[in-house]
Amino acid sequence: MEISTMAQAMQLHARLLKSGRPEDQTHFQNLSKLFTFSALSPSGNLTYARHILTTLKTPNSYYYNTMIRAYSDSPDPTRSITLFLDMHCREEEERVVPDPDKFTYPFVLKACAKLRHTQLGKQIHGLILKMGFMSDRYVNNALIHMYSGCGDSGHALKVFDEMSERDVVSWTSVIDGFVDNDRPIEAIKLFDNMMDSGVDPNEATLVSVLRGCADTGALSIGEKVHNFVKERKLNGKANVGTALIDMYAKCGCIDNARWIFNEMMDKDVYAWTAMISGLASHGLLEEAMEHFEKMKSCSIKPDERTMTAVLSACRNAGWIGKGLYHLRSMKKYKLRPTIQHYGCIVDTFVRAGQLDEAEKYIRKMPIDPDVVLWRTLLWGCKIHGDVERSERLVKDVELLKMDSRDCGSYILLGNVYAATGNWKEKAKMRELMNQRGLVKTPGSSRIEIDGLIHEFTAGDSRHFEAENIYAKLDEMEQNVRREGYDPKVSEVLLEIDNDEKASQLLHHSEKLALSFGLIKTNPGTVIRIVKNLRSCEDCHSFMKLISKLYQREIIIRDRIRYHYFKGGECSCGDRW
DNA sequence: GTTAGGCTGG
Repeated sequence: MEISTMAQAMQLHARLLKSGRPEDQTHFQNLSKLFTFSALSPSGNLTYARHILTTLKTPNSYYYNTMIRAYSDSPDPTRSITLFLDMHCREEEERVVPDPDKFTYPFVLKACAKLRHTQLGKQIHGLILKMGFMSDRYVNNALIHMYSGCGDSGHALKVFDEMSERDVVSWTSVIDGFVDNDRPIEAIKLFDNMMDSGVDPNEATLVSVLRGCADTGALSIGEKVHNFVKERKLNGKANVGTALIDMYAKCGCIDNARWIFNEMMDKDVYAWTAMISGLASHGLLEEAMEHFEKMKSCSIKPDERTMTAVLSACRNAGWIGKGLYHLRSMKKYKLRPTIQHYGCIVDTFVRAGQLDEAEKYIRKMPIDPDVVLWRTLLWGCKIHGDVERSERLVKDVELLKMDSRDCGSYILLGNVYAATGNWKEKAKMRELMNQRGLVKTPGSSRIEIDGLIHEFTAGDSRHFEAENIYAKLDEMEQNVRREGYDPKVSEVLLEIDNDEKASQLLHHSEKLALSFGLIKTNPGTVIRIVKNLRSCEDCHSFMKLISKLYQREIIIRDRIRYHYFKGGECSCGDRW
C-alpha cells in the first residue's frame, strides 16, 4: 500500500493492530513504512511517529534513528537529544532499547548544532571516540558541522585535518562554517585548497564560497566562481542563483545581480528577497518596492527576511508611513514582526529626527527592546545633539548593564558627549570602560586586489607594506586637506561594518588605512559601502573625502545607504 | 536508512 497522507498511515496502522499478525513479514514492512512516513514526510506527524515507537516491544535502531532524525529537523531539536539519551542510558525498562550506532550520531550532532549546545556536542564527540566511530565519514562530517554550528571553527578544522578520507561534504561543511563564523577569508582560502587537492566542488560548496565572497566583497573571486558555475551548468539552480545575486549586489555590481535575477527561471521567495534587499542597499528604493509588488503579484508570499528588506528600503527612503503600513501588513502573511522589523521603524523615526516618536515607539512595542534598538535611539541623540535624552536613556534603561561584554554603548555615549564638546564626560566613559575591563574591538576592513584579499585592522601595522601604506595615507590626507585628490589610487573597496567602525573610519588617522588599503593602480573604481554610515555628519565628511579623491560623485550617490538626498539636501535637512 | 547548502539585521 502506498502512503501519501497521514490519514492513510493511521488507517493502515489500525488495520495492522487489528490483524494481530506481528510475526508476519509484510506486517513489519508496513509498520516500518508508515512509521517512516509519519516521522520524515513533510505531511507527517511526529507525535504519531513517537506514539508508534512507544508501542513497539522491540524497536530496532532504525526506528530510534529515524525518530532522532525527525526531531533534529523539527523546531524543537531537544527531543532528539532526550531520545538519544534514552538510547545511550537505556533508561526505559521492560523494553529493549537499541544501542546508538553510526547512523545515530550524525542526527544527534545536528541537533547539538541547531541548539548551539557545545558542551553536549563535545561529550558526544567523546562517546564517538570511545565507541570507535571516528573512522566513519558521515560521523566526522557531522562533527565538523556541529563544531561550526556552535561557533567553534577551530575544532571543526581539527576534526577535518584529522580525517583520513575527506569528501566534498567535509570540505563544504568546514568552508561553510568559516563563513558562518565570520571568517570568510579562511573560507575562500580553503576553497582554493580544495580545488588544488582535486576535490570537485558541488553546488553546496559554490553557494558557501559565494557567501564568503559576498561577506568580503571579493568580487573577482566571486566572478571566478560564477564562471565555474556556468561551466558546470549550475546556473539554473535556485540556491546558486540566489547566492550569485547576493554576491554581486554586495560587491556593488547591482547590474550583474539584476541580470542573474532576470535570467532565473523559477524565482522563489529567496531570490526575490536577495534582489529586493540588493536594490534597497543600492539606494534603488522605488525599484525595490516595485519588485516587492511584482513578487506578490506572482503569488509568492513574503517571509520575515523579505519584510526586513522592504522595511529597510522604506527606512532608506525615509518613508515612515509606508514602513508602518508594511509592518502592519505582515499580519496578513501570518508573519510576526521581530525586533529587526521594529528596529527599521525606529530607525526611520530617528533618521527623520523624530526622537520623541522613536522613543515612544520603542516603549510601546509588543516585544522587549534589546540593546541594539536602544542604541539606535542613542545614535540619534548623538546626531541631533540630544545629550539630555541620551543620559536619561542610559540611566533609565540601564544600557550599560544590558551588554556587559560589549562596549558599544560606552563608546556611543562617549561620542554623544564628544559631539557636544563635553570632553570631560567623554573621558569619564573611557575610564569607566577601563575600570570594567572592557576592551574596544578595533574596526577592520578588507580589500580585494587581483584576487588577493587584504585585511586591515585599525591601528594594525603588520601588513607587509604597512610602512608604505601609512606614508601614502599621510600624503593622501594632506592632499585631501588641500582639496586635491590622488589619481593613483583608482580602486577602493570599502567596508564599514558598524557604527563604531564608521566613526572610527572618519575620526582617526587609521581611517584612511582602513578605507584605502593598498596603494596600487587598478582599472575601474569600485566603491562599496557595505553597511552603516550612520550619521549625516559621517556621511558628509566621507562623501567629501571620496568625491575629492575620485571626482566620482555619481557612484557615491548610487551606493550610499541610509540617506536620501533630494536636490543636494540630505534627509536630516543638512546641506552638503 | 545518514552528513553540508541560497535571501534578513535596528
